Amino acid sequence: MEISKTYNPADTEQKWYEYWLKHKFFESKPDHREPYAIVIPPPNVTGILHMGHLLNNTIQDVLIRTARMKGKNACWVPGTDHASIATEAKVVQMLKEKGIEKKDISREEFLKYAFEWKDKYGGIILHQLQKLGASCDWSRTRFTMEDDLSEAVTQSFVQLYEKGYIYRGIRMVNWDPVGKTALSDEEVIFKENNGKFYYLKYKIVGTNDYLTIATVRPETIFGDTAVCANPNDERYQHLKGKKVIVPIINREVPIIFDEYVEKDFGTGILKITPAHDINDYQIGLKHNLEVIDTIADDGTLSQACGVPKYVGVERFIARKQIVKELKEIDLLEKEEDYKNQVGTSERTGAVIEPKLSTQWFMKMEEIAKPALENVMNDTVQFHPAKFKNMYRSWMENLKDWCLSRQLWWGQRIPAYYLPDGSFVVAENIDKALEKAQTKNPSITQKDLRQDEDVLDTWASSWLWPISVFDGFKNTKDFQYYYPTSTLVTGFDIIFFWVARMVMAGYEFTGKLPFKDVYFTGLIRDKLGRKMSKSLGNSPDALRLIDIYGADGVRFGLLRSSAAGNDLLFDTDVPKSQKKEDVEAFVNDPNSHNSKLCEQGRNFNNKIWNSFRLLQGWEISSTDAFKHQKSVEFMETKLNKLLISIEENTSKYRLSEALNDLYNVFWDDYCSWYLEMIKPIGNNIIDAETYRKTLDIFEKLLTILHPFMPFVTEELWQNIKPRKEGESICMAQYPIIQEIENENIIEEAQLAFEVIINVRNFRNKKGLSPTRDALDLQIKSKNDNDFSNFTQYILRLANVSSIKFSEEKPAKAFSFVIKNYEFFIPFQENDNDLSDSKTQLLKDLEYAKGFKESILKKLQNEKFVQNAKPEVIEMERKKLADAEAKIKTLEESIL
RNA sequence: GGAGGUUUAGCUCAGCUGGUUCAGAGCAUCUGCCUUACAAGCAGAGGGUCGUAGGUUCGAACCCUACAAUCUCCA
Repeated sequence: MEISKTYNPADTEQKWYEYWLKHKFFESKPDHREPYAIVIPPPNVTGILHMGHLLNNTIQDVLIRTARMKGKNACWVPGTDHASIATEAKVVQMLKEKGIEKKDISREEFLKYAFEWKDKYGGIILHQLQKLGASCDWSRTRFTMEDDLSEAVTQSFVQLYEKGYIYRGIRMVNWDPVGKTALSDEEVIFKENNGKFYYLKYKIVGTNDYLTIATVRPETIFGDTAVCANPNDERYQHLKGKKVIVPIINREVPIIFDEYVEKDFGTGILKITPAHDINDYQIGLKHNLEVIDTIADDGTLSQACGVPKYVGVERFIARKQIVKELKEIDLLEKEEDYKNQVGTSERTGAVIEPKLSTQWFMKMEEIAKPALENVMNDTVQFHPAKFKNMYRSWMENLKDWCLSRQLWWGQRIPAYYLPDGSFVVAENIDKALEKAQTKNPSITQKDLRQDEDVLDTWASSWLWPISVFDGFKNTKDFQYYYPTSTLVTGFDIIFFWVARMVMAGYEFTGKLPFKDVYFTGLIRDKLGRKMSKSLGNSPDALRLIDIYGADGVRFGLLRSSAAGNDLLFDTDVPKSQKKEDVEAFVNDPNSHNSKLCEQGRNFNNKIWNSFRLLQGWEISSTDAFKHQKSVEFMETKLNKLLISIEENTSKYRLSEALNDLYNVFWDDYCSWYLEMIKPIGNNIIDAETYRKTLDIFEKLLTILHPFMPFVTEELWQNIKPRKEGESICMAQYPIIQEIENENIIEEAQLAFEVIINVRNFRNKKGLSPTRDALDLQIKSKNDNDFSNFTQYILRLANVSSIKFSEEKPAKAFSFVIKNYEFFIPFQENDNDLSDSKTQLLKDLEYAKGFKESILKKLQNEKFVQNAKPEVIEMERKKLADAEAKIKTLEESIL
């Protein structure tokens, strides 16, 4: 095979992905093997691949590929989430561009458009995952809105309703006036806002005095039904039983007293608007106040506000107008700048309007119990465990979950209303009719009207680990794959999703949904900011793959991301958020330079070239096995690598595992091992060394494969003839062998240190590494300690001879390793001599200090009494080594 | 206001059960090399009072307390 000097990912990635698909390597069916299942965190159908997906799915791919190669029945289920509000917004927008208004079409027509939209765009992100090399079982791709999954949602709703966990009620909810729907608490993002405190004057009835009340929301005054002071506030005692007049509408409202009001906050008097503030609502309930809802669904002031000129005016515009009017009629005392937290919709960004409305809720208390318990006792294990704290604090303070959304894109709530206004909850209209007829036998299907609202998207994704296997029908798949093995997700959706899946798991199956949860951190830009659309600071994931190859990007992300820790990605960022800067950034060819990914690409190239080296060799039919010791060294290293990878991956320390792999491959295998066995002068190598080297290389490729699937497949296919249908994907993962001779590593290490010292000397003296061969003398009684590696010292240090002698040459550079003294005879001048001596003296000083510290320990009775025997033994050995080294150093300096 | 995380080399971060596998890696920097796989490379080097102050311990980057800086979540 003719191969290029550099590895070109574009040539291989497409080819092998198609090959993998063609041979259905990623498809899984239940069988006798142990299952290993992962369900993908379903990306939104509206989404495109971003950096977070890249990291998250790379990790899943590493886990699933490793499991597959270890002989488990690996099943990675992909799919997408219908993202109710985000998708509905997109579809509404699309219709608008076509000149269609949502309100002009029926629900059925709208859904038809929505499904069309989903079919067209919803698969993009999954396709992009293929570019990354994701080994999902694509034949199992699911979608939260497809029939089976929707049935599961309906069924779970009915079940929980019958259990008394779901109820319908009037509550203060987070209203999104742009999406025109209620949101759950988790969908509200609080943002700091530079607002104003307005001091309004309310006239006290029957006097000419005014009460000054501070508010940030003067547009809600029309909904005021009381003003309130703290009962202990002396300033306002005289107002008990009095009333005040709400400005503009001149409504009389009572002055009430409640502990809730903080005396020191504002003027100590609060206006109470039960319809538009959650706390006011609570006070309203307590004091039996009237509720006047003055803001309409779209965020404009409603008829109920009672002032015709403001009806239909958007709330923030109304605020300005009202302030202006209050100024004119002299009821505005002053304004102050004020910073407060304002809730905004996660999906539309609109400022949330607390609004009283009838919604469906889920009681969380009972359902949360096993979910909390089983995470705290590690039945479901979090990695890293620090997220257990966060999880607990949330689970112990749960509020009821607002389930209903005033949208069309989603599972419609399976509640059916009878003409008398009562309702029944059932899986479908037929069952609903049966239930309705028990209430009133004369009811027909036509009399039933289904609830207009749909369910929160999370009410379908919380079933995901169950529903992708059609668990509600208790299928074979479900019995086999469930509970799944590992969930990999960002910690930012620990409440939205992870917690709820655990609840659903215990509620509907009595079992945990997954055994391990691996939380990834967030990917931030180099300035530490979250990557976001609005900042334009996220690199284009596909462009990164184009530049560095999927393997390179995978490496770059994985190498630097310990579980749960944020990752500062190193690509450039736009100068500002201004449109022109973002555009300039996108068009800059250097905007996607990443040292992280570059390292990955370089590693690919290193692997590639190490193969080119092997490939250029010719096998000798006559030569004996020349490099037994090098091979033994490398095989032992490889074995130790397997042990450390096993240890690290079992604890989900993937970046550590990859780091070890990188070091062993690059340093031990390429820099030492291959250099040792590399033929000189010709390209001829003995058959046994070659065979063993190929074997080592193949094992290294196999271990690397889960991390970097493409380059490893390409090379694996080329190191030996392979049959059609064979693949490294299905290769057996190397098994840990018993280590026979651990000493070989120490022996090699000693030789390497000698080589490094000689090279260092040469470097200092400005001698050529290739031309100026040196002599080396080792002060030692025998050459046993070096015999296995002398040939390599000669080669790699470019030494022409090694002499063992008790003698010490007259003029020589010397260095000490352990208790061996080494000399490089050399015509030194005084400077060189003192350099060499200075170093030795430094070493001596260090060794003496080291010895002292050990002596101190060993002379300390408490240490000898308390420390573990093996620790003491180790200290004794260290002492002996140090003493030997000191002796050698002293002799050397003399 | 409540909870939690983080602080180790110029930068980004590892450091797991307290002990020499303990002060590490990569990047960046410096020196020397176009050496027959690789300049996307090779051979070397320098660089840290482990945020501060106490404490526990025979022994602390690691455990405890306080403080500082910083980030996140919740209200």
